Amino acid sequence: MTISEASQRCHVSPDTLRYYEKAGLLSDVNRTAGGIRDYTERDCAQIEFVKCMRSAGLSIEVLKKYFELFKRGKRTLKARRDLLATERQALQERFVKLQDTLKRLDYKISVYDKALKSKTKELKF
Amino acid sequence: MTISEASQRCHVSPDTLRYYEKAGLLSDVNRTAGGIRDYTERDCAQIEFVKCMRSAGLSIEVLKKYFELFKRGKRTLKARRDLLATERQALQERFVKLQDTLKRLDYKISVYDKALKSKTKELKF
DNA sequence: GCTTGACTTGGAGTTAACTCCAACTGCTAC
DNA sequence: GTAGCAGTTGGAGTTAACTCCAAGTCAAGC
Repeated sequence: MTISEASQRCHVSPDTLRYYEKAGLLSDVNRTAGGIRDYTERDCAQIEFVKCMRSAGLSIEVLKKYFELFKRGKRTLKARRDLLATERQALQERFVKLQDTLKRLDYKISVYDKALKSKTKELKF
Repeated sequence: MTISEASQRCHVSPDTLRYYEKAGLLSDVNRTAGGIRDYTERDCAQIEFVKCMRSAGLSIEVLKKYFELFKRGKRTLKARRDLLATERQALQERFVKLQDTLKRLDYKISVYDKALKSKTKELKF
């Protein structure tokens, strides 16, 4: 699979795929004889994983570290597990915070709806 | 309240407070005769609001727009409500996505825990 | 009246994560 | 064999959101 095919399939731009590879987030992408990248299904799965983690807020730096550990083989299983657990914890906190903010927004919107009905009040901000 | 007091109280750096003000996120902060900012309780509440929305991912741009509308008075109530509703919707989507990612991480960590117990397998990534 | 320390400003610098570009290479079709 | 297109590289440019800095001001204490 060429870079543009992988790009379309995973909804990640070719530039970003090359960027991720250089950053160490895509281990050892195959090349054709002519030097052109040839993505496998496994590469796509890894891209999906990276995309998912990135969208949740994990940094390039952390993912790079994860794949560095991965390359060092089975003896880094524990370290990788712990890295993921740490990130999971951080995510959990952001999740709870997001929930609070959603509630706050809901409340604020309800206040606006009341103000719009009564056509009288202005709010603090 | 001086800028450093407000800074400590709200856990936002003085530089960021000045930056927010310049960006239009803090409407009309009072000044002393000597030109020094004098924050009120209301300012602090607004800073808290901005902080909360920022941490949830609302952009400076969107908040700036919100406060611009606010300055234009009661006739923008509906527009402000709709702006908040739009942002709420986006947040909701990110929230659901985050939930999925958390589940995915939980699963991956459980796979690691199994691999660590059996001391045999390596994972795909 | 002078030092000190917190404040002011405009503007430059930083960081993360892309995104774009120019110059080059190498198949494929004609 | 050459036009055209998709791919390659290193490196420059962009964007958002701060963060830092230098040069200046002001009020308070000695």
